[in-house]
Amino acid sequence: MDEAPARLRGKASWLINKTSLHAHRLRSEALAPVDAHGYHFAVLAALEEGEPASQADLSRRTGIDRSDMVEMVNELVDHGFVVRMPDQADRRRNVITMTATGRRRLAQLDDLLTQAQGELLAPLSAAERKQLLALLGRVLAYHAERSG
Amino acid sequence: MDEAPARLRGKASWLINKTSLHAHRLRSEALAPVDAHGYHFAVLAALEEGEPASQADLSRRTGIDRSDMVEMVNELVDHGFVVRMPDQADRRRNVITMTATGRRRLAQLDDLLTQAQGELLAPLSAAERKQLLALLGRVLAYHAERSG
DNA sequence: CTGATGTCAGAAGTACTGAGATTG
DNA sequence: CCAATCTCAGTATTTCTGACATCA
Repeated sequence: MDEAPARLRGKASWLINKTSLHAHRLRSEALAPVDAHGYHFAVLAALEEGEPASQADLSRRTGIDRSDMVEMVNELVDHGFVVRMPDQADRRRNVITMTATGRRRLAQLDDLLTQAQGELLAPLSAAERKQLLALLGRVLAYHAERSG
Repeated sequence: MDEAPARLRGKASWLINKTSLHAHRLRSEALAPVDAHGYHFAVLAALEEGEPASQADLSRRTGIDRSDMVEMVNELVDHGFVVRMPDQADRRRNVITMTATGRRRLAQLDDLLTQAQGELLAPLSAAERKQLLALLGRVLAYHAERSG
């Protein structure tokens, strides 16, 4: 790509979108060798912090739509990373629990994603990386409060 | 959305993706009332910095695929913002030129996007916004060099 | 011959919408 | 009756791939 126009380079919306595309490409390349997807990591990470969880719980924590969560849990079940069982106390719900294999998978994916992150943020110093993550985190927290 | 898991909150890939979604939503809402799209702004901004341009030129400057550029130029032509003419010197190319209406449109979209950016980065101070844009710009410039 | 360009058709991944059935 | 959950089907959007004809 040639040098982008100045007007574009000053627009957060454009910068973030393009960066997101690079991040997505690096993430996909990092996870493809182990046949994983980014949302697998998201769901496993959410499970790690609160188990057991219903699919709706996982949706709220990850920001992934409820209707998409069905298939993601299907995939994780197929790979043996989680177990899906009906909730006896509230029979609308499924209880999702991580397996030992799932915990190892989470650690593996975390390693791979950390490595991909290193490539994405390669031009930044350690302090700058922290800064970037903190700024994005604050933007995200702000908007999470006022929308769901 | 509930509080996201710590593992996710520390992953640049996830932070950037989520932020990109918020940015996309705000951008769409800002541009919908005037029946515009983000890529309209990108193409007009690229034209502003180097006119006349071929469609392939615009693709390289904006990072938009040249197969998608066809329809975007169609839309801009339909609205009277640009003119498409065959290049007499190199008859493979189209020469794309902005109209006076197109220049006004560019200014209008810039205003709307600047406003949307204000909402997106609302929780950040002016200095922090600058910092964020600068960091993203550096990441982007780094990866632009090594891929196209 | 090669390489660039414009165009089109279609795939792939992601996010969303709307509905229905079940249960609280 | 109302609300939450799980599920499915289908839509919308964006990005990318592959192909083809044209021309330098």
